[in-house]
Amino acid sequence: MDYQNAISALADPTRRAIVDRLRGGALPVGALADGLPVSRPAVSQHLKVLADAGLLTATPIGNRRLYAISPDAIAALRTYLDGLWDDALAAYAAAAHLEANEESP
Amino acid sequence: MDYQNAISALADPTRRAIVDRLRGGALPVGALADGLPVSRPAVSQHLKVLADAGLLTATPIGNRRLYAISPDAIAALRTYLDGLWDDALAAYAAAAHLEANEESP
DNA sequence: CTTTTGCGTTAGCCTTTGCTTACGGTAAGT
DNA sequence: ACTTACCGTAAGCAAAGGCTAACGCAAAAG
Repeated sequence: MDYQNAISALADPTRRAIVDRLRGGALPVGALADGLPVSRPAVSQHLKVLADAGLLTATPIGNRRLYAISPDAIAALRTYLDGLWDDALAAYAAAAHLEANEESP
Repeated sequence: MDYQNAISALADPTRRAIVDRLRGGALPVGALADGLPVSRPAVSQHLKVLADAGLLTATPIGNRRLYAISPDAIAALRTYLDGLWDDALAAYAAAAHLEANEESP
């Protein structure tokens, strides 16, 4: 589906660090900013990009907002990579087959 | 492994178009540049990025250079995404479990 | 009601990056 | 040997992207 935005979002190292921090479960913005080498507004901007890409979901809990990983976009990425993987292996096998035929005059 | 460079390389739309064109098999630079909306030197620069990321292999055949998809970097990307997928599902299940417990006073 | 906490948003700066133009270098064709 | 393909690289430029500082706003705390 929209794997293009997901892969662009995961290209930034800071955004990958944010996603890695959410692997254990949902976290508010302040807890995410602590430990990251950037300011809290920067984290907020990254969270917007990740949420727009479908990688994250935000649930307002009173004063704060809990961000969690959404499996949907990850599934789209895996589908794209699986197709790329299959085609790469097929092209690799075809090339090896051609090379083997060149040894027989 | 080196999945970080691979995901950064695939973030660019032109580079994804190049990889898609190589799904059927290896191609020289000129054939890749034809059909793409950028010039040949731009394609050459993208090929360098993709090759440095481990996504492509270059084999000189006489005057030209054949570029083909290398399955190795794709495997590293799939490993990363599989781990992310597992953690996302586990966190999702844990959150659902917590929510269910809040209905029992 | 006032203060504090927790976030999102904007403006502006600065670095990164993708593109083109121009050039150099090697292999094939004549 | 001379020309013609085919390709990589360097310089230079315009666009994109990430960061900080400053502001505004809603919910909790007092």
